[in-house]
Amino acid sequence: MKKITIKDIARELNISTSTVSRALRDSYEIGAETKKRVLELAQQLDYTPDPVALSLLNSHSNDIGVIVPDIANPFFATVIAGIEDVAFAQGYHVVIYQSHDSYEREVLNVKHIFNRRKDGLLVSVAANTHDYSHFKDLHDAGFPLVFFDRICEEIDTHKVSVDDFEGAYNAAEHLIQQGCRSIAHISGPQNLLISRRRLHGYRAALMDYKIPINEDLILASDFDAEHSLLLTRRLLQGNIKIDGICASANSIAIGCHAAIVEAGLSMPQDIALIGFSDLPLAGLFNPPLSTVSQPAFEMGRSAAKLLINLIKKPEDNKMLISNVLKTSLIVRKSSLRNG
Amino acid sequence: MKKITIKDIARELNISTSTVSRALRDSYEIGAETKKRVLELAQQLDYTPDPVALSLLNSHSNDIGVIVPDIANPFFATVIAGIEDVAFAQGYHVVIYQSHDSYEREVLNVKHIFNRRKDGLLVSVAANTHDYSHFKDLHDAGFPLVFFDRICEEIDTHKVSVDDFEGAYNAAEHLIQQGCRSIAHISGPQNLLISRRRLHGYRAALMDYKIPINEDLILASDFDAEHSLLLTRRLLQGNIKIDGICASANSIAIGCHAAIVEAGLSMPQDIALIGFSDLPLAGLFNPPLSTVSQPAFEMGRSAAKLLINLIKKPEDNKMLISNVLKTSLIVRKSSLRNG
DNA sequence: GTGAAAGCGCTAACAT
DNA sequence: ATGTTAGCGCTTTCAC
Repeated sequence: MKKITIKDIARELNISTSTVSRALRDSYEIGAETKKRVLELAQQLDYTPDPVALSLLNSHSNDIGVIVPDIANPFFATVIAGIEDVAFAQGYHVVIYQSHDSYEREVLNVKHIFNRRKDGLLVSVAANTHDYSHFKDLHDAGFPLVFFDRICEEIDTHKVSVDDFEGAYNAAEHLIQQGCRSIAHISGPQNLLISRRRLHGYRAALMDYKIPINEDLILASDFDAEHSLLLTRRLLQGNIKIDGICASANSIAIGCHAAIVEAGLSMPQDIALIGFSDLPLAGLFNPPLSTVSQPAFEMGRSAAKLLINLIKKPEDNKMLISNVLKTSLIVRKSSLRNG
Repeated sequence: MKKITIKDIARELNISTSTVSRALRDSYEIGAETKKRVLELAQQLDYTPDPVALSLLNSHSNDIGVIVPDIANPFFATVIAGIEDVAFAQGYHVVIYQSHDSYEREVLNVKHIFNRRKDGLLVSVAANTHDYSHFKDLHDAGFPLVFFDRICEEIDTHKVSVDDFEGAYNAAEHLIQQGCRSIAHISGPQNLLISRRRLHGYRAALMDYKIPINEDLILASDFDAEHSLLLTRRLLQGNIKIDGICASANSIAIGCHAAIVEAGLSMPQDIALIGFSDLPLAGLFNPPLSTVSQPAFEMGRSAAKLLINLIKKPEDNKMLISNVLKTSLIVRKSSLRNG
């Protein structure tokens, strides 16, 4: 595992490094004989060009960066699998960054990505990010950038998301159809577009079914089961009787689930619950958790395709694409009153 | 977000690049006045040294690589969080690689890490890896290397693991104490040391309690809930009645859990189940799943500390450390017959 | 058809 | 105290 360079090959063959370089790149101006000798020796020595040297030279790395809030979230882990699926096939390596929902970490990550000459960036923004100038700067510098899931509207680039409005609408409608009339919505951080869109979907469904909206039943939680547990606990102890909860994320749904069980209420008879963004293990819960499922793998694939196209043919991307994927309702026992 | 180089600073100040370089590194041989002007301008221009150029020069990158089978596995996601915790504090960036339990991917990952001049590697080996020469080559080349969880015995370097034998022993003992007498062990791939050690722990517990070991109750599953589901289903349909299952991993336990529920058997009355490696959501299962919990975060921290020490002071590492962490039994309803 | 030289951004001998 | 030069590994003019 010693580092072999073109110098080693040149010395061995008594030719110059430029000849070696050209032979390796199969240049037309190199004699067939020389070419053959170089290629054979390179093969034999297991030569691979030094990516760092190439990077310094060309300002690219064949790496694409991905920033997600947290890889432990199964949704993001699956999106990343989708990204890797297409990136790997195209010869790119995916470098994963976690923001842990911190603005400061996100800014550091962006700098790292820029400085290390990553070829492009896929990002789902941190919950604590209110200022998008780090992304704006990148984008203005011509750096290929694609948002997914937690997208940033203010920056004109490709985006991949799901129809959050429709997903949340369907979830609320489903609870209504199960007979719920006092439905709470535990939302995510309101600065995130996905949270606001999901909330709008909930409101729209209630309005369409002529159910009065009670603002006291609309809460904003962090994407954190502990916080959601606290909020739900307080909600259940309050004096408004509720019979259904729409949770705006899986982490939030987990907190709700725990709070309902803890309160000794039965699901779905006393309170029906539905989450957003499927969990691979939700089916094993007690009771199994209904959710609005998102095509996470496909989202990753789509975002990666858009980014790679942006990297390879920037000129083909005058028209910005906003790919909105469909969600699907997965009804399990936590919300199914008559199954 | 334009790239600022020392050249820009040098030109602006009418001095040479080496002076700038020295001033930036606070060299004693630079005049206080010059130093001040350089520092100020650098600050103002938001100069940061180009890491790629530095990398080419020094053969290091301030990145450490981590190879795990799969980031979607909560255990590995938590280990990575622990690694990042110490690496970040020491100024290292953690680059995550997934082997997806494929030997070929692992080899590619190792090459990438070596070629990109990562400063060191933390690895938990792929289930399909039988040949360790890619690690051996790295290690022989003096590349800092630390194994965690799925360690490789044959290579003489630092290792961090848990006491798999004891954990599995305690799990089996617990089932015995709950009255189980016909206990199956669904193991992981047998080429992995952790699988074999856990199996040994199981055997030892049964022997200590004078329970005859039935080899037909010992199965090897992939780390995959689907596979485990299939095996458990077949086991339950067989003609040997069992009343307890020790699963050798959380993915395996999930398959067992599903199979038992599917068969309409009650947990823990008909069959008591205990897994290995805690899942954050195991407490919400129906019934909640008992497990042998591993200190994943601490494992990551320990491995990262060992690696960084190896990177910074190779000479201090004549004595190899094998850090074996303790597991703890988390008893939940899936195995608690009289609570 | 092949070699010499410059340069990507930076640092460290080697001058002065 | 500061400038000049070489070199990390590679590609690409520019020569011949």
